[in-house]
Amino acid sequence: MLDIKIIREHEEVVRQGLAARGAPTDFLDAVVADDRQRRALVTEVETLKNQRNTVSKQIGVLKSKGQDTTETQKAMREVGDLINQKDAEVRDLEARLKDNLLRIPNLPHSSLPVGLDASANVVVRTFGAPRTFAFQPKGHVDVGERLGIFDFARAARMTGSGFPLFLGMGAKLQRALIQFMLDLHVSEHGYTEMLPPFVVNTASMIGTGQLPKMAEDMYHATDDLWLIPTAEVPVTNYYRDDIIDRPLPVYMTAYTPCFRREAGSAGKETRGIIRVHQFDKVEMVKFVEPSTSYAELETLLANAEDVLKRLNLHYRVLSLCTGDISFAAAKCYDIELWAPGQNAWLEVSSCSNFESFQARRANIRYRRPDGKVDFVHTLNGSGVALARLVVAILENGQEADGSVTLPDAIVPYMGGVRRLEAGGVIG
RNA sequence: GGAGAGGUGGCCGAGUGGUCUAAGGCGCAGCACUGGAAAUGCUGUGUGCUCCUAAAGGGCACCGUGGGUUCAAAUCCCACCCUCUCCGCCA
Repeated sequence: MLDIKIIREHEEVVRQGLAARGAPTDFLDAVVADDRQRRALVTEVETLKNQRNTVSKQIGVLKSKGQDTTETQKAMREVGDLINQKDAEVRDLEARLKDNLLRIPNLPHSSLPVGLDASANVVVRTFGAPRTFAFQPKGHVDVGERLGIFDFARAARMTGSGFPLFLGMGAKLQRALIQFMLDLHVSEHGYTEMLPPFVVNTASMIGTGQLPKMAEDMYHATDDLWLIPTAEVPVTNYYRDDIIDRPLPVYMTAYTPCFRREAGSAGKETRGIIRVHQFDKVEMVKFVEPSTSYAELETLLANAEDVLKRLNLHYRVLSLCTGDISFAAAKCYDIELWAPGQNAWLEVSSCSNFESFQARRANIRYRRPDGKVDFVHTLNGSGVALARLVVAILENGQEADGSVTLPDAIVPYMGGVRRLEAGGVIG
């Protein structure tokens, strides 16, 4: 959520930011008009309340002296009716104002490449090189099916398409990767591990920016609970409506499954586990002092990259352009893994600085050295998303005989297993 | 799921319709005292909105949340949420 004061005082800057994103300005137009009207109305109703408060006190004093106050009370009843009427108007206006404000995206940071779609994204750096194959590399579905580590058909029967099921060494690989990533972030990158609820309430979904705009992409359960699309939601909302009682920065990491309806992307990448309704992810979240958030974004990105470096996977880092960053982000880097079987780059991490956008929505504050409270800056990054990481491991590690050689870093977490083979393993 | 108790400022805690402008304590900050400290004393100490060119200063709202009654609500009424205790069910 943008600061209404910024909108009021620097409307042109806000308009330029939205234009750079290619975002519509109708919500902004409505907010500007409603804000002006609201302030006029508030002034009016507060004058009336002041009058009522003053006179009510006088009535109390007069009554204690035994005087009759019938006439005054009658007059105040009329003032009260007027107040109720105007208060209702203010409430309606504020509800509409808030709803529109919640639909305005964050403003892009000045360092972003300018452009309206992914073609304007800039490659910041590349790690490693694509492996050369002496044979035609297969896609992860073929590799995995031969190894017997997936069973998508039965998963579709029990649930529906897009819900992956891992079996045997496939399940173990998922578990090993989760453990490997959590250990790395906790032991070497200074994060505190959290295991949060996997469903959250509506207020939390508004806090991180999924609602109200992206309701269609979310799974909505009974009791008005939502399945989380990312651990970002519960972890960031850990401090919703709080003044953080620990010294900043605060680093948190969490493994959770993630649930996404992927509404509107039917037909895209339906085969395998590249685009699914449920996947596992280790997420990193930071709560930081505003002046440090861009430096913190760089280290957050480095923490995510470290996962891939240790797995010795070929990847590249993109700085997303003004038109391609997500709703709540001011700046965002994507990390993409090379998948030879797809002959394509796969996004496995998105590292974003939200500045005070989420903190303002979720009311997350800290105490400054001067004693004043202020909104923190929040950041998060995938560290990293699992289904696609598995795709890259399978496709990059595949051998001509159909077996898959695992990255060295994961071997201890696999109980010493170095290679996945159909019908067995080689230690 | 059932019964009961409770939710008040950074924290503890008083307050059952009218100077509540929320007592008192703790904590915190400043000052005084001191060679320095402790102890003690004094003073101050919330958030949001709004008016004002700004500052200074006014005003409004906030006692779990949302409604209602009343000239007037922390206080009365209704609904909901959460916490605790006991019972039931349960991995």
